[in-house]
Formats: sequence, C-alpha cells, structure tokens
Amino acid sequence: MYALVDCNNFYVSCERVFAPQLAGRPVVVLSNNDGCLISRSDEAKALGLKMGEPYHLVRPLLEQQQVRVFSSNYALYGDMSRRVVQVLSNFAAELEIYSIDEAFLDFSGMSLLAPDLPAYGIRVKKTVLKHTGIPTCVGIAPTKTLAKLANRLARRQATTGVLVLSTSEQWEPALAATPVADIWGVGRRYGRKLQEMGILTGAALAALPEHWLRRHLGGVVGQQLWHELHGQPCQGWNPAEWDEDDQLQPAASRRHSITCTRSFGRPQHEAAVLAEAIATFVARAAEKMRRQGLSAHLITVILGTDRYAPTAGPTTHTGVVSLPVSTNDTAALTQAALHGLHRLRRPGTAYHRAGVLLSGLEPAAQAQLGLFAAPAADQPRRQQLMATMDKLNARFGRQLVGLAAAGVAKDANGQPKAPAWAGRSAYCSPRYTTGWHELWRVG
DNA sequence: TCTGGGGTCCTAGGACCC
DNA sequence: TCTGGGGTCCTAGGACCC
Repeated sequence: MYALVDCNNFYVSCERVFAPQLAGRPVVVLSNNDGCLISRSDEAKALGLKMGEPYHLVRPLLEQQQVRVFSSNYALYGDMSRRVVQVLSNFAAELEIYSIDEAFLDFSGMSLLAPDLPAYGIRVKKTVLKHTGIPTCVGIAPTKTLAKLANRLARRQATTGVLVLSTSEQWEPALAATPVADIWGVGRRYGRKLQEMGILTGAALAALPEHWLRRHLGGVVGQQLWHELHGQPCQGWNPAEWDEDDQLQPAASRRHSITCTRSFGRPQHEAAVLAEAIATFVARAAEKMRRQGLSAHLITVILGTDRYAPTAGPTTHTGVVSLPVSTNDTAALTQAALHGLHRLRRPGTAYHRAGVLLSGLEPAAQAQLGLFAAPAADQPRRQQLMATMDKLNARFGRQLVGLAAAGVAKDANGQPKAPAWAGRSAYCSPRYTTGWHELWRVG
C-alpha cells in the first residue's frame, strides 16, 4: 500500500504559519515576477479565483475583496517542505518526494497495520500539523494512481482528511464518481479527447481494454495507467536518500536535468545584460548541481521572446554547448554558457525570458575523464574554491560571493540593488526560517 | 505594462556518421 | 527498374505532473 500525503494550498499555508491572523481570510500567492496565481486559500477559491490566472487581470477583484497577496518566497516554502518531509520520514521505511508539497510513503511490509490504516493516516496528518503548522490530506491505496484518487476524495472529507481505498469494492465507486480528466495522468488534452469519445469517468476509462489505452493515451504511459487503475502497481519508485547534511533528497542518480530560467521584469536586448543574467542562472544551477554531487557535460542556453505576441513561429530558442569533460565548476560552465549565448542571441531582438539547462548529468565522483584533455593542474584548488563559495553563500546569504560575470548590481552607496533584468516581487514575505535578519518576531 | 518555473517521457525530422 | 540499416546529435514540440 502507498500513502500520498499532500499539503493543502501549500504556499498559502506556509505564509499563514507566520501570519496566523490570515486564517479564514482569502489569500493568494503569485508566481515569480508576480505573474500568475499559483496558490489560493479555500476562501480565495470560493471567490472564483482560478489556478494560473494572470494577476493583472484579477487585480481589481483582489483589491475589492481585500484578498491578501504574496509574491512567491521559495526560500520559505522549500524549508517548510523539508520540515514536512522530515516528519513524514518517521512514518514509513521509504518515502518518495514527489513535489515540493507531496510525498508518497511506502507501506509495504507493514501489513500488520492493515486494519488500522485510517487511524495511521490520521496520526500522520496530526503529527505534520503539530510539528510544522501545515495542514495535509492523506490518501492510501495499493497503487500511486489510486492513492492520488484517494487523496483527491479525502480533501472533501472535511472531518478527517484521510481516505483509504484498499479493495476494488472501495475504489470502483470512487472511480465512477470521478470525472475522467481528474484521473492522475489524464491531462487537459486527453481529458477533452476522452470526453468527446463518451468516456466520462475514471470507471469508464478503467473498463476499456488495456491495448486501447496503449493506443490512445501515449503508448506505454497509457498502458501503465490501465494497470494502476486496476490495483496493479506500475509506476516507478524513486526513494529519497539522506545526504551529508542529514536532509532527505530525491536519489541524485535519477535526476536528468537541472534548469534555472526566469522571466525578466521588462524585455532585454543588450548583450551585456543578457550575459549577466545567464551567468547568474549558471551560478544557481551549478550550486544546485554541486549540492547533489553531480556534474554535467551539456549546458543549454535558453532565450525566449514574447510568448503572447500574435506572431507565428517559435518563441523559445535554445543552443547546446557540449563540454569536453563534465564539470560542476561555475567558471567553466559560465564560459561555455556565454559562448552559447553569443551564438544564439540575435542582435536587436528583445528577450522576455532566459535560462540555462544542465544535462548529461553524472555523479561528480565518477565523471568520465577526457581522452586528450589532461585534468587541469589547478583542479583540486578549483573544487575547493567552489566548496568555499557554496559555504559562504549558504551561511551569509545567496550570492555573497560569485563571479563578476554575474554582475555586481550595487547602488551609489554600495548597497545591493536589483539587476536590470530582475522580475517583480512586490509582496514578498521575509525568509522567516532561513535568514538571520528575517527571523519571525514574537510579541 | 501586465501571462511562472521546474521537472518527466516521448516523437520526429534533418544533418551527419559508418 | 532498382537505393539499407544502425547509429548520434541537434532542435522543436507535444503530452503529462506539481
């Protein structure tokens, strides 16, 4: 059996932990660049506010209804997520971190619990709430897909927030009551297609032959879905592992890419500004890569023009630079990325977004050596430099030290100032749990 | 003026290799 | 009259998830 533990309205719940006066009031959290609504309290949902809605379109309604608005604060949400996972790790031998606000627990080998699964689920929920202040819902079933379904239905049970679907007698009615587009793995496109074919519920989907799903729902992916809906586990399992800092992380070897992309506050066309932005993104992605003990031999530079312009043609342009030897050295990666940027950029074009993608990842300790390129003599010192940089930035705040290529945006008094390409973030809460100067004040 | 970011898997065509 | 099969790399896009 698997349990899916899903945090309710996660980003809003994180903000409310440190602003308890917002309980019962409508609250929303915006995406980066204050672009869209990406988390809504129940009260905000009741006002008809939709997920992903552009902020500038609903701003008048938000003001009129006195909805509390937050810019996204990933330093806070990431840390709260870590705390939730830490608590969950006490309730199962293995867990999988599925996203920032969800984790699967593997209950196999705990069959003695079977009669008490609902009670166990309630204990999980209560403990997470007590230790972190974050409300959750728990769905328990023999496959991940059915656990997802159980979780969805658990949210409606305001009483307990826990639902167990252990037998087909239990999950079949649940499938029958669920619109097909709400089944995990059926998105908007497939959902519409299935509805047009008269397949309206999860039960109708499960009743089709296995080969039909393989044919119409993305091949192997659809076939797996069929098995999952029939109680036969088919989804992979990517267990979390303890890292050197005693934190649970998704198993590093399974990660295939690391990206850092941002929309700009306003369009940018200057080569120098784009270069500083790209160098900043490389620094962040490389730091993340080092934290996971990986190195990359491919770096992709991404430039995006206006996605919403009424012109045809692609708005995302990418250029791949391959490195002779895989590395996680920020300087080497920056050099490669700036080379890629130079090739990719079209002078005079205004870009709205940019980013980098690191791929061809492998454990840094086992990185393939170059056939012709001897390891640089200063390599050990460079690695030490990166490790020191990471430590300083971790302790004293992001980007305390970095490459000059990433820009040194300071005002006349030497105080840090946002770079030209920075996005909007007008309503950001403090980093209550990760910044010494931003700790929560009580009383 | 204004529309996110980070992932996964799969497919396909063109250019190139032998 | 007639033109293979097995690859890689790059770019782009479609589907899904949160």
